[in-house]
Amino acid sequence: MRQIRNLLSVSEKDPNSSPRHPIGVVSARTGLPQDVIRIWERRYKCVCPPRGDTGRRLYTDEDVERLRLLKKAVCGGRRISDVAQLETDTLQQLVTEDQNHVPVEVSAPAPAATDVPQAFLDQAVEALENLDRNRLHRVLSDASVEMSGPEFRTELIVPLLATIGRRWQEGSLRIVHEHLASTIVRSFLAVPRTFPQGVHPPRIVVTTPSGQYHELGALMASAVAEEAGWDVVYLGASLPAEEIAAAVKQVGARAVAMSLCYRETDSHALAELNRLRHLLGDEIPVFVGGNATGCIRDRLVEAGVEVPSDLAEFRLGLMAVMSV
Amino acid sequence: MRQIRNLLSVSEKDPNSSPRHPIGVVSARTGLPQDVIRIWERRYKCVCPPRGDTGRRLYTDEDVERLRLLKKAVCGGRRISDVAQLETDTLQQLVTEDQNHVPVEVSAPAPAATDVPQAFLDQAVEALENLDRNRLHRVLSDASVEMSGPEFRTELIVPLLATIGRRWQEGSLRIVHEHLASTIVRSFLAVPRTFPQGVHPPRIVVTTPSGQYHELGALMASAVAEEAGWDVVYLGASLPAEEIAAAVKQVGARAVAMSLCYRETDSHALAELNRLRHLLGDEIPVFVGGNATGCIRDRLVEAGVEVPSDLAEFRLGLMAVMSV
DNA sequence: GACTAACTTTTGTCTAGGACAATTTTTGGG
DNA sequence: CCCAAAAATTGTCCTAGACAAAAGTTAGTC
Repeated sequence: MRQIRNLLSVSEKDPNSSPRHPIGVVSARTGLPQDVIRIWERRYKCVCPPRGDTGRRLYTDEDVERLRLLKKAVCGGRRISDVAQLETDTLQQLVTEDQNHVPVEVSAPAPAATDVPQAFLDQAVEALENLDRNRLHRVLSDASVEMSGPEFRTELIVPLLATIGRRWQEGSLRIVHEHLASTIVRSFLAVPRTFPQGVHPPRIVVTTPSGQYHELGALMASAVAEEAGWDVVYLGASLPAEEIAAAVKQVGARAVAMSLCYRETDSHALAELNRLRHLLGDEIPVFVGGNATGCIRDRLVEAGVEVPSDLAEFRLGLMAVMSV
Repeated sequence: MRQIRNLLSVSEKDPNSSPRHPIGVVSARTGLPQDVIRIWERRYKCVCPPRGDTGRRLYTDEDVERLRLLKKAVCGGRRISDVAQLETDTLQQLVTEDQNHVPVEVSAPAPAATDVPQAFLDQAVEALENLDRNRLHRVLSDASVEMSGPEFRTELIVPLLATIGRRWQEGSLRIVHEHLASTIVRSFLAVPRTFPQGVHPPRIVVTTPSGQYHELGALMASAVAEEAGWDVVYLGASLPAEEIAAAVKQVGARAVAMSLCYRETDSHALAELNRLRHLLGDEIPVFVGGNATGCIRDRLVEAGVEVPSDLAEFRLGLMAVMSV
């Protein structure tokens, strides 16, 4: 109760001054460890929040925003010492620019292709922008009827997810959009396909490592794997290595696919992948894709996982495994 | 690269001794802040890991497990000072016992009801235990045909989710099971229902607060809300207050439902709910349910959200809002 | 006896600055 | 030009103490 009163007090009592947050909240909101926030202040003076009565740092929303930008800049490959002192505006520009130069993973949608998928894509994006769940579902549903299965997956679902990912990074779509899209797209991929009697396609487990909460990449991998004729077991996001290994064993999967988003948790994700590699033995290939892989490609390869550079390569990798 | 070698070194070089982890890894695996791990050691000596050459703590897997148990005990309402010194075995017993005494939120499945739902339920649980995605999907699909809509949701989906939740807490189901079930159940709830022309049922946004990753409760809420005639916009887990508020505004929702699992992040979740309350204005009721609500009921109420004590009460609350 | 206010204990968060591990970049030699 | 050693950069971990927040207790009042 005291806590609540306290948390609200600033904005209630003094709506003019921006609310001030302790370092714990800032850490939670930015995803930066508290230590890092302090050391950045000590070394680079990138944000110097005023202190409360007892010497505690009190951050404004602007500080939080600035730290978010700094984090993005660092994730984008900049050095903290280079960007720490920049004006927030400059920083914003820099980050936006960096993100627009990230190579998009998807095989670029053929420029002058048939317009049918594009039309559905546009409609789907528009429905998503309006958070119109029913319309989005209807568009996808119509498309899945009108288009062939492979076309539906590679020409609509994959580009749709890629678009969402790009626009989310740009900031022109919010997290809700991503969540809603994940939910709906999931439901289209979750329907098990019926295989002709006697045919037992190889199974693949698709998920993301513990700590990685974004599903877009994993959903794309699912679509591609289905497309390549695999029986996909999609397990959602953020699973510890042990869980993945247990699932692989239990369902008799012949491969694993995972997606890494951002470099945020490089070392954690790497450690998880190493553990997974260890737990699985040498039989089961692990495919890793996503935004984050570029910068740590070498280390991933060294860890013994496959790192296809785009979805087409992923598809080839799958087919190679399948034919063994 | 050095990092990788280092991370693997122990288990590679010396497979006999259990691998030893730095405090960061332990924090990530247990979800306890580093500060808390250290202060528990300093004050209560609950785990006293040996130190490396440079004085750094190195934890074994057993230490991690013990800390997990301690955390569970504390979440269950025990005081750390009371349990810190217990033997690990005793601790395990205590935790299991505590969890079995948690009031199950669901209106207990009528003991001697018709056996049809029970049969489906058993089949579904069995399919889930085997991680047999296709069979689980088939069972639910069959059930949705054979049973009426309301029956399907309240007699099968809700008890199924409740069972999974209970067994997950007990430890007899793993996280993968929970993930797989969420994925599949989601796909059944995601299909938008068609309403008779001219009828515009009120919308409700269902999700969990940022930091709360378990979907089971939110899925149950979805089922109940659909059942009560609402148009459900399900947004998955872990959304910040701002996102939820934006979604509510954009889709014109008349209510919000969220689920809290565990007390892990009490204060964070509370703060989020307060922010949400603030952002939404006074028009939109917010329903909060789940395991975690018991202990902080008063503070939740004070924060201005509705806290139905079970799903039946939630249903009543929805109907009250609807008829306004 | 019930209710509230004030005090006490328990628990977790935050601070400081220094040590050092992990990673990247620079420098120098073959 | 390439490889290895050295240097710079960056993040993690350490101690110990102060104090904020929450839970529990006691005392005082109606």
